[in-house]
Amino acid sequence: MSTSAPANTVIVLDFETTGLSPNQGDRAIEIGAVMLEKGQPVARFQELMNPGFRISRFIEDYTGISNQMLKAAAPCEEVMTRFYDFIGGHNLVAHNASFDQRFLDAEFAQIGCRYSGEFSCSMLLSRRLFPDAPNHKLGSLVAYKNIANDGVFHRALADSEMTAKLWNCLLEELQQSYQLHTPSFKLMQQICSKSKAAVPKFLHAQN
DNA sequence: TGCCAGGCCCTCTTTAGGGCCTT
Repeated sequence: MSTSAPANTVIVLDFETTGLSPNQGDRAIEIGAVMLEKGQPVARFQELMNPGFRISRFIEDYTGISNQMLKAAAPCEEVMTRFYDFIGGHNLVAHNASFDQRFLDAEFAQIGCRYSGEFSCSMLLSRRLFPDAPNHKLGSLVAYKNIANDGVFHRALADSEMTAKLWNCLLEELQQSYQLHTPSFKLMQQICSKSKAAVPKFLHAQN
């Protein structure tokens, strides 16, 4: 973990994008994020961004974000500059974080920015801490844990809000099942680095 | 012409293959 990242504060983020791979020319079209301080949302960020080309019909249908909406949006570089200021040096959380990290890295590379926080992944943690869930898609986990939601999916702020609530469920699971009352971000990262079978023994050893 | 991501994780594995998850 970055030594400059304040404890107990994380940025839970989610990108909507033109596709799956920035290496194939895909760009971000929306970023949403919730700043959690000791589990409580204290700030939010949501902006559409214009990637400079038309998005596919599939992405329009999948996200509900239209080419018309993006035509009126600020360019990616402008939005990502504001987002860089928003995240500061905080650590970061996303569902299937490797996906969002790739786009964050690619978009920040476009504007010459480098962030100092580290990532943790709510999907990898859920696989280890909620092994009985039917699957580990964000929407399925929201239903499995009875997480309150407004029925909006595949929009950046809505998904980051649900991921933030899932993150709190994961912390609660560590508190209730393993009596770990103040799980650190570092511990969350360590859980991800363990195999599913090794996690219970590892967590019991933390006490 | 046909294909086109990448990392994690499980297993009928490790000299591999395929499903999951994100848009």
